[in-house]
Amino acid sequence: MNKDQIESLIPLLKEKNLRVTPQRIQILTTLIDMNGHPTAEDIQKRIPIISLATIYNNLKLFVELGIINELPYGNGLSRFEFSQSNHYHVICESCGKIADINYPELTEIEEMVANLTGFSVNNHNMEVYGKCQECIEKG
Amino acid sequence: MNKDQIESLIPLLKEKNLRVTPQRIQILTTLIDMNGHPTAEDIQKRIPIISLATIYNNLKLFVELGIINELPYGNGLSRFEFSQSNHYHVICESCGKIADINYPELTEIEEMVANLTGFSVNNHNMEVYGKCQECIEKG
DNA sequence: CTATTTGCAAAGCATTTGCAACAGT
DNA sequence: ACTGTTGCAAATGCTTTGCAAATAG
Repeated sequence: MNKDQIESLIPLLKEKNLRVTPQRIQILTTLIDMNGHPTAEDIQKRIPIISLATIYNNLKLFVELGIINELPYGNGLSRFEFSQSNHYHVICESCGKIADINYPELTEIEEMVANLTGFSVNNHNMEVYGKCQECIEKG
Repeated sequence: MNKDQIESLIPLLKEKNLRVTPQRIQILTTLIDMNGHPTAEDIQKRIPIISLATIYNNLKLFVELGIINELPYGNGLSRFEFSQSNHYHVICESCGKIADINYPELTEIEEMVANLTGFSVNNHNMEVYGKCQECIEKG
């Protein structure tokens, strides 16, 4: 995801009678600039002009629109990333940082689970837990 | 995990100067009786004599002792289960219910991720998302 | 007898909401 | 103009904590 691609999201907003406000553009741009998995607070530190309520409300909106994903793992703070398929996450148990893993998707498990449990299956996630290099160095 | 096995946990408590109170026994027994993945509130509905604070405090304690696991997925409510390895979860996106999946553990991914990311890896989880039979029937 | 535990009420923290002022389109 | 959006302050909902009274060992 890069800055030009934000423009491709504008029609999506207009289609639903949602407005293209400077706050929305800044939140998406900041998400790109931080190119990781920031919390709502992380984003607000970068753009303190925008109220936390607006950041939360818009993150929630973007999740509903499918533009971004919410990652509720860890210590009660959600983290956000642009939607993309085919990747899993490693989570640092010390600092909560999340990194992407490129690993071939385990597609076969979904059908397996549907047969085994009677659930209708939509998707799946995997998270690997450990300690990031920074936290290892800090002890 | 069955009721007799609760007794095997008692020495673990005594070892750490923790007391075997009726509340602790009842919370563990209730977790067994519900044999699923209840929330703190679910447990309290079954044993309303015990205060929610005590339930939360003891669940937290049991997690620290490694007796149970906390499953923080979904909408801000944690669910709890007895510790056991080699299983993943299916989660109903409508009602939040969690069920176990028996699926061979994907051990190889942990080493892969350690090499790929520089994290020291401790463990991993997988959750499959969908709709449970009950919720499918309800529409 | 002594240190731990209970349970109430209050605090904490991330997130959401009500509402009046504001701003896209 | 019309309707969606912002942002403050207050509310919410889950979880934790302070502290006095109760209790396990």
